[in-house]
This record gives sequence, structure tokens and C-alpha cells, in this order.
Amino acid sequence: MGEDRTARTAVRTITDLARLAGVSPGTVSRALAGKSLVNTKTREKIEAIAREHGFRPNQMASGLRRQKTGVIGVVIPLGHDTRQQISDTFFMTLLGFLADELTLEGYDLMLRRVVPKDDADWLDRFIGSGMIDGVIVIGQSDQFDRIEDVADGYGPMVVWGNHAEGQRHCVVGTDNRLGGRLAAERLIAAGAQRLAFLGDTTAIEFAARFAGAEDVVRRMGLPPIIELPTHLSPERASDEIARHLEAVMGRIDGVFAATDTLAALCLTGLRERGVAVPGDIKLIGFDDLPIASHTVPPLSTVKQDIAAGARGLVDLLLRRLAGEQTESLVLPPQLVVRQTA
Amino acid sequence: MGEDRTARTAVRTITDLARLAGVSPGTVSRALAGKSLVNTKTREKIEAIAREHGFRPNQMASGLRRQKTGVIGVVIPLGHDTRQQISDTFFMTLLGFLADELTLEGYDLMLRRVVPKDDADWLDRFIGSGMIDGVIVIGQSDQFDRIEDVADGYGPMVVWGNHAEGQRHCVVGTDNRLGGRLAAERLIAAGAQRLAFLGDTTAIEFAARFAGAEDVVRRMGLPPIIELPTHLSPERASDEIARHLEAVMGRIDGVFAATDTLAALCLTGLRERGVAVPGDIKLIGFDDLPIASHTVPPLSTVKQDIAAGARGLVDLLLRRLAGEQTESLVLPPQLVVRQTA
DNA sequence: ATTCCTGTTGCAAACGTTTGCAATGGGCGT
DNA sequence: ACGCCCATTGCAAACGTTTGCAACAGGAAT
Repeated sequence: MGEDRTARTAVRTITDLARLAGVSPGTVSRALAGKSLVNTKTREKIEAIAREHGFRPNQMASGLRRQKTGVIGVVIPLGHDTRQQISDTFFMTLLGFLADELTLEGYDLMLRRVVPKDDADWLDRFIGSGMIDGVIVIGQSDQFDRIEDVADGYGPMVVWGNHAEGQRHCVVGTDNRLGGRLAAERLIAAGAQRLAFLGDTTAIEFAARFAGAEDVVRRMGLPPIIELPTHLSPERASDEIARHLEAVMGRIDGVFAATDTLAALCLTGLRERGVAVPGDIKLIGFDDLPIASHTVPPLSTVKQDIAAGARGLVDLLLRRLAGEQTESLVLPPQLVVRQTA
Repeated sequence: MGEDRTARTAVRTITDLARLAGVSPGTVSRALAGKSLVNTKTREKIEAIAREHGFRPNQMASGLRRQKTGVIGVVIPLGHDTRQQISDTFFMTLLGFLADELTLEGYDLMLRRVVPKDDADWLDRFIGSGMIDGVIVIGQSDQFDRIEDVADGYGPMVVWGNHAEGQRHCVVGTDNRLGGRLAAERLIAAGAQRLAFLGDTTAIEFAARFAGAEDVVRRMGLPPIIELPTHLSPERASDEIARHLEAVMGRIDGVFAATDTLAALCLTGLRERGVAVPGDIKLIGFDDLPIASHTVPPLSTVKQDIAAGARGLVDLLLRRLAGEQTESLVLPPQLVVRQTA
């Protein structure tokens, strides 16, 4: 008992509520929106009824009328490596922070995972859906050009990824080239001379990290870095790394892994072969994921500030939504020396 | 050149397109929807124009009219442990698989992270928003009762979590109690007698794991399990675990961690104290996350089949959307013996 | 008493799509 | 040659909200 004070009339629309309150739908709309064009008494009455019936205005209708949805699209293109990435720790952590930031700003988040290979206009489709006010692209993958194309005609888009001179889309990301330099310098400072790079350089971010490392070895007159292309998904990566190690063992004394995840796998591979780290081979990763501090020995790495990245993405996107033109944001990476290099 | 065949007339609505094609909006709608009530010739013409102008029907309008949105809400309640969970590896992996499955079924995914403590009707608000056709709740957290309340009046909801006898909401999850039993049995089989449980049992899933372990020690007449409540976020957990170990060291010879993440941290803590694993203390985790196979020594654990879980969630939700009444789905956990127990 | 505000409210037209119903036309059977 | 049916299309009313404009009341100023 006590429950039946909620009238049997279900109040699903603003019009129902208006009827109950004895006012017009317009007034209800204004009252609920908090615009001050409505009498305090009336507003309170309306709010009371709304609360009592658990009424919430339909977001679809509101969105249609106002031509904005309160939803930000977040899309993860799976370019060169279909399986991985949506479960990749780095992207997931970034996504988590994004969710936090967007919620804080009153936006909802619509997540979409796309395979550009099977779906050429993945980006236009998302943008044109009318469901989102803006879009955040997590990772350029191998879709740099397509993103550039879209950037010309569509303002509210920010991309996580690598910044290239003169690019047209607004990007937030770590200075990968600098990160690569830091990594290589650390390996060399720890005593390594003949380096290898573990990772797939068709991903533009990884290419930049590789390039940074190359800068260093070239400057110091060391032999060129051996590229060891590797997929990101743990299942495939394990075997590939094993094969790589088989092939280059003895010819290298330092490994720069494109990712902590790869570094961790590499560490296991080295252990299995009885190779001492950092004794025989120095190893450094990238990202500073939680795993980096829990390998044995703990992984030296180049830290990306993921939280700052998320904040930057959202901040820039909001300003673009407000019509501002924004520059890209390049975050400084930070060397974290632990025990593998 | 060759680019200007795209007429300058921007075609944003179905009506624009209709004008261009010389038909009525209704026909365009039918053509684009693929319903076979339209002449092949006409359809092709319309499709051609649509393609040429990159036209996509507005999802908001469509959703409003059809009273369905093609969007599934995924909500992660952060109950007892505000900070964590959205970056928790387990939930993130589940989320990744969910994204895959939902995409496959033609649904979009709207992600929302909520703090029930600050926002009592988080679930009603999401459901009542009119933006989603159904909802998947990831983790019951400490919100079991609220979910139960909602389940009575709202069909299309499926929850990841623990199954309790006679509950009213449809849940998909691992048999946590059985998992707890497997873990305890393994610890004991490895030689442990005095067990501790690492984790916060106010989370219902963890409570079930704990209960399963208790079943075993009771049956075998061993001393009761010592509870070591611990937050999930790595930053807080590290210290808490250190303090716990300090307190119970020497009184235990086996640890059942509620999560692989906690187990990995515990392993580090034990190493720092010079405790041999599994020599002095046996250790077992839960989940079988990637990290489990890369600790040193690799972690024995109880595996949850995350992919199957995601598939189950989506499958049940779709059937509920179709009006079916569905039973809960309880997945069997699987013991994975590595080297810590 | 008349006029002019100001503060509230109602009216009705959007927003862009879908869909039941009716209208049109051509082909076919008789 | 007539009528009927079927395939295709157009018409217009929804879906639920927002918002410019107009209307209205009551009070203040003249």
C-alpha cells in the first residue's frame, strides 16, 4: 500500500504530462528544460508530476527537433590487424577515460568498431547517420588518407594518432618519433648497439616510433635497425616473435618493442630461450601499461599519458563543436626506466 | 575534373533525393529500405543518386518514426569501487566481444558508465531515454536489488553477473561458486591447508567465488578462509595487498585471488617479501586474462569464457527483443593449471 | 480610464522518416 | 471492347519534442 498513488494513467509523452498538469505541451517542455520562461509554481507542479511518474522526455524526438543528439561517436578502425585492438589494453584504457570525460560533459558515447577493408565508407556512414554530434577516431590505423578526406568537409572530428606535418585533421597523440628516440637512446645507454624493432610499421604510429629510433642509430653511426613485423594479437604475436628471435638471435643486443604487450611477450620468448634480460639483450617497450611494472624483470618503457590524451580529445572536440578551429595536440612521452634496459 | 558530376544541390533529406529522382519521398524510403514494393528500375535510379551524393537517411528521424533505434545500451555500474572497472581488463575484453557481436547483428552500442551512488535511477534513466532498444548491464556490482526492480517492468535487459536462485532478471555469467570450488580444490591438491581470499566480497560475484571456496574447506575440515578485502584498481590494490600480506604472513599457505589482476599484484608482493611461489605459498587467480600466462611463474587460474559470455548476452537479448522469455545462462568455469598452484 | 509593458502561456509549425490507404496505370481474361 | 487485378506510386498522417510568434492577463504609468 502507498504505491497506488501513482495514477494508472501511464505518462509516456510530454503531452500526457501536459494534460495531467492542465497546461500545454510547450509549457511542459520549457519547464523540464529549465529555461526560466515559466512560472515557478507551474514548473514545480510539472516537475512533481514528472518525478512521480518517472517521466523522461524522448531523446530521439528531442534530438530530431534540436538537430543534435548529445551523443559522441567513438570509432575504432581495425585496419591492418582485424582481430586485435578492440581488446588491446591501450585502446581500452583510452576508451575508459573517454567515457569518463564525455559523461562528465554530459555526452553519451556511441561505440563502433569497423573493418575499413570490408566497409570503405565507414567514417562517412557513421557521421552521416545523424546519430552523433561529433566523432572521435581512436587510431589512424592505415586509414590516414580517408580521414584526411573527411576532415575537409566535417568539423567535429578529432583523431587519436600520429601527427604529420601539414595534415588537415585534428589529432591528439603522443610524439611517437620523440618516443622512439627516447627508447633507442635508452637501449644504447644501457649498452646495446645492434637494435631490432618489434612491430608492424604499416601502422603509422609505429612507423613514427621506428623512425625516431632510426634517427638515433643513424646519428650515432650504429648499424640500421632490424625490422621484425609482428601482429598485435597475443595469439599470433607469440609465434611470430618466437620465429623472429630464432632468426636474429646473436645478431642483436637490444629490442625496441612497439608496445608493452609485445615487449612482455618478447620477454617470455627470451626467457624460454635462456637469454638473459638485460644481460644479453636489452628490451624496452612503449605505453607503460600496468603489465609493464609486473613482468619479471619489470619493463623499461616509454610512457604515454592516456588520461591526458582522453582529456585532450574531448576538450578539442567540444571546442570544435562550438565552431572553433583547433590545432592538433602533441603530448610528450616520458621515459620510464625499470630493469630491462 | 570528373568530380563535378556531383550536382551542387546538397541532398540531405529523403525529400531532396525524391525531388532529384522525380518520385515521392515515400518511394525513396521504400527503395532505400529494400522492401520489394518498388519497381526495380526506380529503385536502381534512387540508389544511384543516393550513392552519388553519399546520402544516408537520418537515423534519429527513422528511429522516432519506427519506435526503435537499432542501438543497444551497455552500462557499467561502478558500485563499490568507483574508479576501477571501466579499465578493468576483464570488463574491457567483454565489451570488445560485445561490440563485435552487436555489430554482427546490425546493432550499435551505446556505452554508459554510471556511479549508482551519485545517481540512484541510473538504470531507469538509461532505459527511459528512448535512445536504446535494449540494455546489457555489465556486472551487478552492489546493485542487485535495483536491477531486480527494473526487471519486472522492462523486458529487453540482460545482465552479466552472478546467478542466484529465484532471481527475476536474466543473467549470463560464469558459475562463480563452482569456480571458487575448483580454485580451492586446486590449492589444496597442491598442498595448501590454510587459505586466504583476496578480494572484496561485497561484489556479489566475488562473494560467490568465496562461498565456493568455503564449501570446500568446510567439507574437508580445514580452517576457515581468511578474507582480505581489496579494491580492484591497481594503485590502491598494491598497497592493500602489501598490508594484507604483512598481517597474515606465516598463517597461510594458499591464496585465492578474486581476479588474475589481483593475483599478479599478489605475486609481485610475495616476491618482494622473498616468499617462494608455489613453494611457500600456492596462488590461484580467476578469469584467465592474458596476463595470467605471462607472470613469472605463470599463474594457475580459473578460466571464464568471455567470448561465449558475450555471445550469450547478445543472443539472449535479441530473443528478449523478439518477445521471448529467456532463462539465465550459466557458463562453466574451467580450471587452468600453470605453475603457481 | 486608456495605454503600454512584462511575465506566462498556448498554438502550430517544424525536425526527417515510415507506412496505411487510396489512386493510377497497364496487362490480362472474357 | 470491357472489366478486373496486380504492381507501383503518391498522399498525408503519424512519431514526440522544441520554439517562434501571438495572445492574454495583470499591473504600472499616463
